[in-house]
Amino acid sequence: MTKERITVVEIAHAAGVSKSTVSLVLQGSSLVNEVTRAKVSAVIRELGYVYNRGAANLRQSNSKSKIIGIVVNDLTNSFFAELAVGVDDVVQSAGYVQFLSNTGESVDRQREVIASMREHGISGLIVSPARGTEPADLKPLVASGIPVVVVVRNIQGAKVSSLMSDNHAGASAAVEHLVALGHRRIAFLGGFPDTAVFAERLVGYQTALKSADIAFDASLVISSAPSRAGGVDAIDRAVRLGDRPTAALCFNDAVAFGVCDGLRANRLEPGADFGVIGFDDVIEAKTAVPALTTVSVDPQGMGRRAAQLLLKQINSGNADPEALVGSVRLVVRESSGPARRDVEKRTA
Amino acid sequence: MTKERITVVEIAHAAGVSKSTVSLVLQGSSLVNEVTRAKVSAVIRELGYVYNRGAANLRQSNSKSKIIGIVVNDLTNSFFAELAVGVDDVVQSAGYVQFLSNTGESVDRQREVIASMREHGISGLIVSPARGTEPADLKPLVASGIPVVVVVRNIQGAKVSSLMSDNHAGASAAVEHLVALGHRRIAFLGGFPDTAVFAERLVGYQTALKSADIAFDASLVISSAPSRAGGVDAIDRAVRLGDRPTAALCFNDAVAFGVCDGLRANRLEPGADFGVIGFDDVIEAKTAVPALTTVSVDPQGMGRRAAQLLLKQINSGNADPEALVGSVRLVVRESSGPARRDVEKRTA
DNA sequence: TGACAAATTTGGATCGTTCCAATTAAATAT
DNA sequence: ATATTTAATTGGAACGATCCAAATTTGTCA
Repeated sequence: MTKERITVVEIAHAAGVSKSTVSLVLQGSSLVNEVTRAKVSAVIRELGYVYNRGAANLRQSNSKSKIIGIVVNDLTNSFFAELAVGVDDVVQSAGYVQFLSNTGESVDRQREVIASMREHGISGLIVSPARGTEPADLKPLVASGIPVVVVVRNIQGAKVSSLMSDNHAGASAAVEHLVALGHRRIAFLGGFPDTAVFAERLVGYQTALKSADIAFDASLVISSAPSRAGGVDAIDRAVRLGDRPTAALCFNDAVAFGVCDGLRANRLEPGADFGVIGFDDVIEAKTAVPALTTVSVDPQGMGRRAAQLLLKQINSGNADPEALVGSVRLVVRESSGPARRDVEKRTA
Repeated sequence: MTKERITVVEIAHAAGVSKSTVSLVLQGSSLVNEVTRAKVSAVIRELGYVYNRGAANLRQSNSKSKIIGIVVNDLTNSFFAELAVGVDDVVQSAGYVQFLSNTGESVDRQREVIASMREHGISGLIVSPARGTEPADLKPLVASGIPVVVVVRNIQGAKVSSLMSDNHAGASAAVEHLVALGHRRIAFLGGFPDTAVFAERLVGYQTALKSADIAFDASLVISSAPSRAGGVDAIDRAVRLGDRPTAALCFNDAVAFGVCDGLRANRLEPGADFGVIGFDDVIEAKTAVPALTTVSVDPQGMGRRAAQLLLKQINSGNADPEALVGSVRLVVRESSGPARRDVEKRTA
């Protein structure tokens, strides 16, 4: 029931030094003598002192607040959950703590949480912007010199750092693989067409088709929500097509899982009767049945990189925009299936 | 570009009032005249003032910090991700912002992040404790009067509020359902046996068996990591048993998905050849193929309830422990399968 | 031993807000 | 009109740390 907070002055008094000295000890300054440091540290531990960062921040620039913010648009998507874990990982080790907020694709909510984080004096922000985010939404932040790193989705025209995965290369590698397996009718399933990520992956898909001399067929591009349910929906529509596809590159892993589900509901076995490739390489991808062939972007690694970039900018006091692109590689597992030779329709 | 911060004094000066008045309008006090309030608000907007909560907290008790902490042991498990979303949801609407940290089951990490959150002056904490957490780990927090709500896993002997789901009732309802379908060899798969949650679910399982006059067979209890991979592992072992089970209650949905994967790898179709029931009702449960029969605990709802309980305690200044148990219901989908045809008749 | 430099320590002043008691302005009662 | 409420406003002292310049102690060297 201790209502009284213990402060530096009380520590100072108990240790027989001045509050300035205590402060020096707290900051690990080399100016203080080894023996007094020991004494003060002992008293600190003994009295159960807890540092008041709020008070400290008042006097320091808020790049020292040791708080970073991270806002994602859908934490229930394990891609973002893992991204957050990656960020948390490096941020924790650096002695920071993170504000984490979920926007659920609402720009209003996003504006609110960013404002709130700003009031709390975050030293930096990592954001996977909600659809429809505009440069103006981040403007005040960058204007006040707070580093911002945009991940996953870009914001056209915003003068902030970004970390995007190489969507073009990934999509095109995936399609090349399907082509190599003998597929010619390859669909592109899922995702919202009005996003930059969708556009980039679609272009990668088209590039690969073109270099394989396969004509692009717009009816094979079936968009939907970038979720498992969206995947079920997309494959259902794909299967009803006149000249149905034999394989698909999916917008992301969630869609790919949905596509597998939908395939089975249509008595088709993913990997055997239809080639499926995802995007993201979420953890479940490797343990799923069939194991998902997917473009690995390593969400945790991406989170870690974003955090490192942000911390670098915070520490250097230099928030000049920097655009990183995360490398990407195709990991071939089972869902893309074996090479086609004929119409092999086999049921188990 | 370090733009200097605008403070109340500057607002006061620009609006021709005193800083005290500005403070009053900031807090929405009814003491200030409507016309001056309007004038001040206008200036605030005009100059792009941002409130400095750190400074405010210095003067107020830290139950007003508008920060709550949430620490989970595994954010990559979608149960916890959803829990966090539920918490974020109510907490955001109440004008709070949350510190979110992941411990990865490390008590050391947990200790660190809790200490760090405390330095930042959180008004309350929601924690799903890492395995091996002791009451002492939360002691300092409660001693300083900061409300704590423990979720999912309990901590024996800690004087804090808790919100646990009704594991006993859920497990037993699940087993009753399998019995009603005609199963007699029912396994309990996955989970770490040294946790309270495991124990509770196991007892529920046993209770249901007993009331169905089925002898408990310890070899049917196969523990493993509570993850998808753990599920694959557990079912592999179960399938090699002499008198193999025909159905299983799984420790959680992640395990259940793994069990489905493992079943298929063994040429058994979940739902047709083997009944599978999960626990948690993660979002993927309803869209999976087969759709997972599971004990619904509504993770988001649980997060919301935990947050509400915490906010109530923060606002009332009353942190007396309160133990809530979350109701639970069996949602029957496909993975538990139809009634067995070869059901042996028994006296009713 | 005294002078001078280096190593430590320290007393305010300060950060941006809230709180309190005190002041002033406006409204009402006498 | 004056006295008395009531409504609005205000200056200054907190809150708990850091920072700076100045003061103190210690060490070194002629």
